[in-house]
Amino acid sequence: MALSAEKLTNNQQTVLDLLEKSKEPLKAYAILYDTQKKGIKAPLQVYRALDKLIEIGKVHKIESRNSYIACEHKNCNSSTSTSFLICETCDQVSELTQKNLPSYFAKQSEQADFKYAKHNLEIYGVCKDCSKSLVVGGKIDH
Amino acid sequence: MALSAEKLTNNQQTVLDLLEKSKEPLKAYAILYDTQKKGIKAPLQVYRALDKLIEIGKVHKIESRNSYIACEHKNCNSSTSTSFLICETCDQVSELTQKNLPSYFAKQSEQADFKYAKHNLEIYGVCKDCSKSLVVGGKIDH
DNA sequence: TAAAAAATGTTATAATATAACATATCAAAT
DNA sequence: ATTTGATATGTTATATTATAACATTTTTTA
Repeated sequence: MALSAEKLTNNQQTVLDLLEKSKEPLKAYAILYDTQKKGIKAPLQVYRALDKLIEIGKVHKIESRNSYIACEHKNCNSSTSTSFLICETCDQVSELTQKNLPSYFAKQSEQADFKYAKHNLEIYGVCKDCSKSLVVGGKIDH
Repeated sequence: MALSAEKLTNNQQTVLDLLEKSKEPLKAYAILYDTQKKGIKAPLQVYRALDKLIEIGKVHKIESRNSYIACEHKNCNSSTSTSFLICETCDQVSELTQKNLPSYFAKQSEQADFKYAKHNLEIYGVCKDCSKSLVVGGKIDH
């Protein structure tokens, strides 16, 4: 069965729904807390759902933040490489959808005699919205 | 005082020495264990030394592995951006020294109206040595 | 040498993640 | 429809990674 056609179980759907509604990445224990009413009671239930969702590409982990985000792409089945833009001001995260990154990295790796398989890229900076309010307001509002 | 001229304290030097001798990235509690004989007794002593070493660019954290590696570059004072090649076969890690990565990422980010500040890149694949032994031996020796 | 800044030592605890195992559910192929 | 094998669940316990809080000491700077 193709990954993209895979039917989710209750726990998996519960976790995915929450992540898709969220504006920001969520941490595992935040997910646990927010899904108690849906019957998820233990960390393992969250981690197992996350593992599966990551495997089928519906969710990505942001390693440097220990947090999880729903994939923005329809029918994404790339569980492998990820590229994020992380705003240091508001903590919002978006995916960098650059199709040529893998081949670029493959080329860079090759120069070090390294065979590229996949990557995780986390770019930190200031997002559009925060950049705007910074100019308008004159200072960052934390 | 310039960061590169900074003199290290005992704990900091102990942790750095260990990391520089190591062929692979080390985890914090592995560092703790290996430095007991040098007088480091508690996790906080390790984490505090690591924090400082990271701040002055002598050590980098590999986020997806929760492990730490000494910087390969002489007089590195870049505590900001990091780029690693991580071998999935032998777990060895080397730094990708590509001076134009930041400007490349800045350009990519700009297309998403995102102001690049720094990045963390973790490329997974197979290193030169493992690639070789794979061909010669016919299979991976774990 | 006094004041300020940074580092230390120590105990406790927070935050993140997995082990182990018994049970249940689902999908495919008889 | 029923066995079978794979996958998911529920649960308790525990491992792993990291920080809080606070008293003390050392180092740096003025």
